[in-house]
Amino acid sequence: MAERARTYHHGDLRASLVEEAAAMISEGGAASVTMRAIGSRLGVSRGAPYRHFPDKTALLVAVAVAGFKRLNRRLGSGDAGAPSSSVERLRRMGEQYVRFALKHPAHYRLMYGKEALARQDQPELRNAAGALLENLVDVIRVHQQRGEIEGGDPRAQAYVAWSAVHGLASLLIEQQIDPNVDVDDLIRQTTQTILDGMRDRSQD
Amino acid sequence: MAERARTYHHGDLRASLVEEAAAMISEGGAASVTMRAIGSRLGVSRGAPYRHFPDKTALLVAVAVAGFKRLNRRLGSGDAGAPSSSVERLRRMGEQYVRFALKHPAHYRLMYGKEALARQDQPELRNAAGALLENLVDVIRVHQQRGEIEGGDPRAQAYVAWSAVHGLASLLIEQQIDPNVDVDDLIRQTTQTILDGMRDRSQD
DNA sequence: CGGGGCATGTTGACCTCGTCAACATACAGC
DNA sequence: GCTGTATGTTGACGAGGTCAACATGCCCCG
Repeated sequence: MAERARTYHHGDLRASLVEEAAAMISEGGAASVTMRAIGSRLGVSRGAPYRHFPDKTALLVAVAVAGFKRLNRRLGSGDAGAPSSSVERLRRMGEQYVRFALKHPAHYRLMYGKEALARQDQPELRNAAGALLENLVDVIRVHQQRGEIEGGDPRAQAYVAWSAVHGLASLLIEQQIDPNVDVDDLIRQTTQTILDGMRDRSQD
Repeated sequence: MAERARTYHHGDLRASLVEEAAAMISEGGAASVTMRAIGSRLGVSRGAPYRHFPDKTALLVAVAVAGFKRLNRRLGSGDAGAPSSSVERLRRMGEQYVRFALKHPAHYRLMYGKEALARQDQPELRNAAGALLENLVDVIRVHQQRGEIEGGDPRAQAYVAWSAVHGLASLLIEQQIDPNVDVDDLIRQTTQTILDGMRDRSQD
């Protein structure tokens, strides 16, 4: 809605579609996202989106990719201003991760709901998620070198940490966790447990 | 397909529907499950299922519940024959959990895909998932009492452990993890990290 | 400066699907 | 055997994804 007159008729419909779809997902869940509805909200017909995306799946993939990029940015920004001393940085990343998921549950769900997205492999999506992992691996490597966490394959450790936060986010979003539990405490305890587990382990 | 002549025309259509739906999910993913298709495979019309379930969601909930029960049984059975000494039992539960998910990816996805299932709270589903948590809490409590893992709210620890295995299962299913990584190693490392983290922590 | 062509948008149509209502049927118990 | 209800069937409707034919506007080439 911000910029216009960039291209032909509508003015960057493609970007608007992604933006609007994301908004609709947040407002009414993935089920509310309809080619017809999204077109209508943007003042175009139901067929217009097909000039920019081959099908609905492609649009949703773009939305998911945007979500990953946003999440990545969030995790990166937590970096600045934070005391990168000790493993505090890692803990902070974990917290930001879960908080992002809680703030945009439907969007987060879409990002990881491969079923809804693609039968075939979507390289763009893979890359966006991959970037997330790379960042995590980098941070872990740094802390390994400082001796703050145990050595070993940083990628494997990244997977373990990612599993923990993603699992927690997922369970929270799907309301599998007793609402009486203090979410902040749970997030803290999860990240703490993982960090402790990574700190003093020796490979079997 | 096994038993018949239990009730009226078809002979326990309800159970057959759940069974067949589960089979279809495994074969062709959730998208392939159609009221028409499932009826057709069972030799009944598209309307027949509506005599047993108010809508498609209800059917899927039943399938998900069956999945939770199956998973629960699997986790429990790992108990028998296992050296319940030390935390080996917990580690084994974690492994079994992830293995179940990998064996029935689409079914597992459905179990946790609340969006696809219900707008309103489904008590049956909640209970089935809750039973899983209860079991985990019980086991953790036992090991706490033996001093094998740290004290503290066993429920919170259960959530942490559940998050880790669910997250790992989820990432594996959605193919977010490099296929070159040894899955068995990753499972082991994940459970091990969690257990280590739970062993020697003290509340902040 | 004018026209052609492509990028973009629109509309009509078709198919699949979930679901409801009206109708049909079979089994249970009297 | 008969009636009522549980069960199954069929026709219809509306929503939604998608394609093809058609319309439109913008850019660039001459």
